[in-house]
Amino acid sequence: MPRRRITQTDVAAMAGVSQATVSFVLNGSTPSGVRISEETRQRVLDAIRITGYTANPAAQRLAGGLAQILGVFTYEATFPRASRDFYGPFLVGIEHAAERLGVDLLLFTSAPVTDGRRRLTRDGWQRLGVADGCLLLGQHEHRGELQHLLDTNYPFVFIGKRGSDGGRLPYVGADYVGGTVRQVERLVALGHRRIGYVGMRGTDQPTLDRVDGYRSAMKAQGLTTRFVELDDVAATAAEIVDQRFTAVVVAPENHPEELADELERRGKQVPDDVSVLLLGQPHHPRRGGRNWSGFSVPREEMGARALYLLSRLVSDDSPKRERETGRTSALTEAELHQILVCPDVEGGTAAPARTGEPATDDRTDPA
Amino acid sequence: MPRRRITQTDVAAMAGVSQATVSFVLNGSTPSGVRISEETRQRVLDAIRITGYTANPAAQRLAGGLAQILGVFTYEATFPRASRDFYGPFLVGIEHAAERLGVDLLLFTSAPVTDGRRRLTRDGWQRLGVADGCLLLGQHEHRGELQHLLDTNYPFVFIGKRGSDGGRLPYVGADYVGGTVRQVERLVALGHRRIGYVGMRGTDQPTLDRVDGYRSAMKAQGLTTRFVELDDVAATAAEIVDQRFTAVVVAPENHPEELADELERRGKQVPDDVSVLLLGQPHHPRRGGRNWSGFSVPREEMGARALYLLSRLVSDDSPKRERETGRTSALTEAELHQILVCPDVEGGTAAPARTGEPATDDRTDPA
DNA sequence: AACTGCTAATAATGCGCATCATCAGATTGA
DNA sequence: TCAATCTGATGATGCGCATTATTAGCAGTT
Repeated sequence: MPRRRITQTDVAAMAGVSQATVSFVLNGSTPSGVRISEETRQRVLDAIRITGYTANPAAQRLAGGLAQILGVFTYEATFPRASRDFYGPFLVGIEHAAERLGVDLLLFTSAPVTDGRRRLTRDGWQRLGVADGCLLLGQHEHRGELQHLLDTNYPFVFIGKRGSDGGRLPYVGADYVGGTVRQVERLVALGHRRIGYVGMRGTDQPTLDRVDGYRSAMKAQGLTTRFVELDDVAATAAEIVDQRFTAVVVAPENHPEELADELERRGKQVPDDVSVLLLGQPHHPRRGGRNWSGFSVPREEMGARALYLLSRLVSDDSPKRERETGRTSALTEAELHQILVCPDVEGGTAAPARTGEPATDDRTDPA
Repeated sequence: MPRRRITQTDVAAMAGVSQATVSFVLNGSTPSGVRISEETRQRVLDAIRITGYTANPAAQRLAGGLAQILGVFTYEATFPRASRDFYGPFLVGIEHAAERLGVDLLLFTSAPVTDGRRRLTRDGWQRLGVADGCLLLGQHEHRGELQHLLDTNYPFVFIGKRGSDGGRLPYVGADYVGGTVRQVERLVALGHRRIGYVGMRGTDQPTLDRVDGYRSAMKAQGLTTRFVELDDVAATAAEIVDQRFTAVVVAPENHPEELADELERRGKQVPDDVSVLLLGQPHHPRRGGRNWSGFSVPREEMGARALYLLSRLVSDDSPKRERETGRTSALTEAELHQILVCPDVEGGTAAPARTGEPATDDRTDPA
């Protein structure tokens, strides 16, 4: 027979107090000037210890409290494998942080997936309610949903920088701009001048930032920017050869493995003839694949930092906290909008430019 | 300002009915002979569509209903990486199933980890309550906790075969016995006779089953069983050479990569001199590692099947269902205790035995 | 003795939902 | 015509907790 769970009332009975008293003891602070004597407190705590009482998160949540549950919403479908490889590391970081925070994680796998992309509809939306707050992961476009998030004052944190509206959206992003700038600088230091950018156009933040970084770094070096944006690997390789690039920076979603193969098939060795720097980790790591040079996005750390931030937001937003401090949020701009450094990766796909190259023809007029 | 969520009461008001009616419409069946006319039903459904109402899982759960949330409890700490590599595929399968079931997943990351192993204490226990049921993953030893599970009649499913007590515990396991038997048979078919078993002793089910499979297969072939159980890779390699094995079956936690290296360092090529069959996937896949022959554990499928089973258990155990059918569980033995086939893997570490080997000296007396 | 001012606690309420017991009205039976 | 039956719904209750409003007890004042 289903033995009933132990409730605050049980504890209260054992301690000879009322249920409310137990609740007060558990929540430490006393909202409206209620005071509990030290003696009673101890009696209650003992009863809790003896009975092994633990709060029912559902009830806590329903009564407006915190359930110590944080949600994770992934916009992209977690399947197929491809995106899994990409999102996995974030989850690892998130999970790690959750362990340390003593919090459970709710994965919103129930939301309907349309066109390989999960929607946060009104439906899905309400389900978030069980969690105290929520992490948002992946590209996201629906303004309406965002507005709803803000309206309801539900705590959330984006993983990935948010450009537009960024001011109002807490996020933990990666410094794609800086990382890309450094890659260009590395190549220049190796003597390269004809440095191309390989990557599809897109309005997603990482792409914007990479292009931005490439542009400004090239400009700072007085070099001409040249973009290759073909969605066909073979054509891209051909273009690289045609343009006589001695080096390229490549966004990782552009099948770098296949691209390098294609280049070598055309007689250009990587890195001897063409250096290739990757602007992030390869999306589909291949067994026995190349050891790419470039930078890496600290995905695990991003996940962890995001969860820590969310946790802080949650406690700040809780009614209790608001009552105590009188302000809604005590978080600084630097905490709300974090940009993590993308460390350089020393792989085997970067080499000095061939000497004797006609390097000068690529300088823009310094005037 | 936090716009209030839409509740059943809101829907009821719009449809001009009572909250209870809404609840009845939503839950389809009518517990105690309550009937709703088709017309009213439609009116309520329309109101739901218009308002975008979705149930609050916390409230549902508190009121004794189902929240469409299934829990996942991992006994082993999900960190460090090592175990992550191992448990990852299960989670992938689980997530996939969750998507298809339209269910959210609650990861119990809050339970305290002691000695790298998570405990399901009384505390952790109560937290399970938010979920309608729970998946249990990993080695598990605490009888007390198990008993509690059974006592409270909380729906759960183990991932991994349960030997002792298996009769009362629903699980989805892998056929390690059969897989191992087939590996021995493969080796015999390739002409091998001196076939060793490499693996540490242990009381965990996979180990027991592998040993079991090896024993019975060898016996069936009339061959002598020989075990190598050293926790040192070098010593193991030495033993393999000393014993003049022409083939070994190896449990994957025994660092097969290093073992093979060590063998080749001693002049024994894999598979030319020694065939090595892996009894499961390598636990720490190495970049550019060997392409192992052996069998693979269908981890993703196990995860998915386990979640489906749990889902069925949950609906069977629900009060509603019990009322309707009069019996507690309609599940058959075959559904409750699933053993999935471990498909053979054709890798590159198995080869025919060298001809001219003194194969006969290994036959046990057929009398 | 009546009043104020405290401290320490309790009773009562509501969160959103499932469910049981109840009820109003329509239909049927005799 | 009045009870018996059936149909279609509603009111009330409780799940376990947080929180507000209220009260009991007591010391110190006037």
